[in-house]
Amino acid sequence: MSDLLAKLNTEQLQAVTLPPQHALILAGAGSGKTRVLTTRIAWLLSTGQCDPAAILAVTFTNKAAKEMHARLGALLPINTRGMWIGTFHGLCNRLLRAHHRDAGLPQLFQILDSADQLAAIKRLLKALNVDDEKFPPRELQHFINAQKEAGLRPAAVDVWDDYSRRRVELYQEYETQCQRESVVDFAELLLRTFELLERNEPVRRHYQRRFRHILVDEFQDTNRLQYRWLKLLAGGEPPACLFCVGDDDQSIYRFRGAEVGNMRDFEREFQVTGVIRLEQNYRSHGNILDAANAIIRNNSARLGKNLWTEAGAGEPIRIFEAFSDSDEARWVVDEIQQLVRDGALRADIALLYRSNAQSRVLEHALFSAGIPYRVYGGLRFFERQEIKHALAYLRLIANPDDDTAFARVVNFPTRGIGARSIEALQDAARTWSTSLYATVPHLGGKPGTVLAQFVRLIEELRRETARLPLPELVDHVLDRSTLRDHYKSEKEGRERLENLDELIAAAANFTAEAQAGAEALAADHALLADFLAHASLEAGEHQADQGMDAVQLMTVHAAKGLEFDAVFVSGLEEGLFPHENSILESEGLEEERRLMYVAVTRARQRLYLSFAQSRMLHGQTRCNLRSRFLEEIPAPLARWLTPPKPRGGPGGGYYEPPRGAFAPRAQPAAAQALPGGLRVGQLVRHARFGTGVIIAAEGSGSDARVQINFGDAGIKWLLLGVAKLEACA
DNA sequence: TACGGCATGCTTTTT
DNA sequence: GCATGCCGTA
Repeated sequence: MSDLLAKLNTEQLQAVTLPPQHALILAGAGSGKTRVLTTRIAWLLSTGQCDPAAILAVTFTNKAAKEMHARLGALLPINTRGMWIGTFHGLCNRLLRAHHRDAGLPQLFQILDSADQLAAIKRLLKALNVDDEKFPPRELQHFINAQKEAGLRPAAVDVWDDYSRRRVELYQEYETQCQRESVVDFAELLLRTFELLERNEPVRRHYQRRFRHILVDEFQDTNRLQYRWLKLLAGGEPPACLFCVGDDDQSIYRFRGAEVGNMRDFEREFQVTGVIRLEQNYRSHGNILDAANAIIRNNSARLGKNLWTEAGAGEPIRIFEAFSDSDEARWVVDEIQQLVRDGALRADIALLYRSNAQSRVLEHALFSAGIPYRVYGGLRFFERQEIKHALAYLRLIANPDDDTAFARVVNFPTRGIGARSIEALQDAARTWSTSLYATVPHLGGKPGTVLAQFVRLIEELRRETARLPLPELVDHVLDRSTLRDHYKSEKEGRERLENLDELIAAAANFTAEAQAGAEALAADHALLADFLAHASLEAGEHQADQGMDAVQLMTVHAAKGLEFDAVFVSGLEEGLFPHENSILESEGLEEERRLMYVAVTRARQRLYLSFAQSRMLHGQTRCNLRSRFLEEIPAPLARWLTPPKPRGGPGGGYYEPPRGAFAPRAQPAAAQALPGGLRVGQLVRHARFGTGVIIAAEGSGSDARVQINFGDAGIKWLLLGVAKLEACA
């Protein structure tokens, strides 16, 4: 035990050994947050203050949950069974399965991931003949999820006009559809569990009594409902101790409903007195931390924190100005080659960007130079088309009322069931109020129809697989559904076939782990239902060749929680980073700044920041001002690899490229001065549209046009000869 | 029913 | 620039 505590600094020690009380730990980037959480649990257990079963640890990602498990396993000799460690959604799933009756759900309910949910909404709109121009499915999805996160069922949502009334009706219809199909979306997992705990006193009491210590990771990312969920669970008599760890400066998921305000509310509502700040950073050199501190200081409404390190100042931050996005990419490649020549591991180098679209140019340059790289993000295993199709068959076996799954594979591989027949089926299903699957027998009653054959196929599958072990079950379904044959005959099907085999392997893996957990298999296909839940809740690792020494490419969001020896942050331009959609409101801008803070604090030793004068974006060349975040870095911390010029100065002229390699092929159009003394990046006023920023220019003479972002009034192309533009200071 | 051609429209995305 | 989505034709 004393070894355990010996490695901690004063604040960490203080946090780990806090007496049973509510606690808020402000854990800066690289300050040993995970260590504090796991050591806290280990300390509680090894000092006999509580039993493993009294511990509930909540994380946001499966990865974090797994890591916590692994670290605890290493820390503690005793087994950690009985402890509940998982994601909010995973824990809710567990609770709802255990109390499905009380929650009003069948035991084998299915979980919809975001894509499934969207598909279900589209299907609903079609069935109800709703104009999807008026109610775009994505917006409706967002609306529904926002209501659920606010804890509001349709009856509780305010309406004020026809539109809002109709929207709530659709929310209600969606709910009805989900209930009929026995499916539950991500937000529903949380809300349903919340309501279960709130309304069912015995169940609530049981868990309130059981969980004495609730520990929350990444608390700044909790949404409103998750906060209330925690509050409810911890609110027993006597209350449980809530130990929340987070960093308000790293809250970058506001757009998804995360509420940094939860930290303040927690402090107030739970009367947390001694907030503990972990400010000593074990990751980065001083210059990097000083830059991060300087940047984040520009945000208001912070809980306040300043990172420091015992490591030296280290190297200056390197800043590079490129002519274009491709020049920037070539420079990055050049620097990477230099780093590798100097002995760096490619896997310790990260290339970060604000949005995924930026990866293409970088990938191209890396590929041309023959540098191995790995892109994070994109499709994950369980999100692949072929896997989704296979899962849909499996879902129909477990739950024939799952209309999303039905619609997905009823004609895949094609068996001559067209849109017509599906529409007729959907209409019939509506009148009968039954699932698509259950409607088929009602339809005309001809057993020979292709639809009836499809239903028979599923039924046979269910019978044939009832006693099969999960991997064989999957294998069998792949054959009988002819999915495998389909991809065998497809030109590009090789990889898909491999993925289908991988699905069998995943099933085998899952079975092995479930058996190790010795979970009783009550019903036929119970393990299948668990496997399907697992597939929805954990989309699988991002595609990546493990173990290869490759440069890591990812968005800044994806980089949160990771660290690298050398980090490149590219595209530091106004409109890109900070993103133009966030620039106009201060809340948005502050989130962008936190994103920048996250990006900077990923670096251990070396940080490169770059921007380009011109960049291809949305199919057109744009010229952006360099990011304001660069200006927020104190000059002594940085070394410009290109001569710094006044920001947004009048072109400034070109300088000689340092190594001759980056000579611009063509002058970026908008670097030239425009008629009337205007330039790209300049703030202008227009009589009708108000104030805007010039973001691009093209043409000359009487054809000269400029593109202006007027914020609320949108982005417009205006002819300089026609539009009256007034330059603002 | 299936595929090809054109128009459209774009952040970030733990679950 | 690219991917998605809708519509028209074989």
